Amino acid sequence: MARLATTSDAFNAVAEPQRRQILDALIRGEKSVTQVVDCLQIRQPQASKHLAVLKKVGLVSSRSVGKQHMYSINPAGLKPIYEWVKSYEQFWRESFDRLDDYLQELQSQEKQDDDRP
Amino acid sequence: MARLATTSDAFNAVAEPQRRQILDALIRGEKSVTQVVDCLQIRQPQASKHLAVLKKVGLVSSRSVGKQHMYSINPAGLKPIYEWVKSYEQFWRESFDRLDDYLQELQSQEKQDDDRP
DNA sequence: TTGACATATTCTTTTATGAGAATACGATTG
DNA sequence: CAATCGTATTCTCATAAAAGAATATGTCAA
Repeated sequence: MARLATTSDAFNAVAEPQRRQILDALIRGEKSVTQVVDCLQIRQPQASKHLAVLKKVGLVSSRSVGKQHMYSINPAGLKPIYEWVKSYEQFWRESFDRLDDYLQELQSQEKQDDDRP
Repeated sequence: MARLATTSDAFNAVAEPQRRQILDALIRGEKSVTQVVDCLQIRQPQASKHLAVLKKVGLVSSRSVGKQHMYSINPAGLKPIYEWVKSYEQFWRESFDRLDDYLQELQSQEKQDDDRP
């Protein structure tokens, strides 16, 4: 088996930086393909392709307005990623707390050194 | 250019389900390669490879204990993903709120229909 | 209908994945 | 040192990504 398809889930779709940028752009409101192209400074076919991937995994939806295709974000599609990564939050917070403890200990240590004659 | 390497960042490393499972296993404490193999029911070389990817992006670290290599998770490596996806949380919450409003509206509408003679 | 604009699709090229199998490396034990 | 256990590396195979270029599709306007 090769790598999972980019269209297999939100995790894979969002691994591509440009697709994250597209979502970042769409969060401010729906955009046509051309507007996305202008926003990200990419070529039109790539924009269409990226949007197709995002659509396939349910991260965006589109409607037609004349010759334009307006894409809008579907933020709920990111929930699975959020839920997964969120469960790790407490652990890096703990690490930071330990780091804080360490740094404070270090500081009081230095203070003691300073106080030494 | 092809797809970004799995080792290019946490987003890409974590797009592979088995690598997420490995992290899920390591969150309970450090594990040897063999323990990961037993945990996930995968073959040893694949475990080593996946762990190598996770290590390259800083999501795990390892120490040698005799012939064993103990891998431990580095949860902070997931922060970039968390930070990115977290900024969307409010939007799907808003969507749900709107959905709630819609459903309530629908319900009172049906109630009115029921009440109609 | 024709022309012009917006978007989608197709094809090619380069590159890399992940599984499996075989094997190499490294450390411990006898 | 040899045997062994735990792990890493190498190779092959099948699959597919992303960019670019060219082209097709679709919709409005004159």
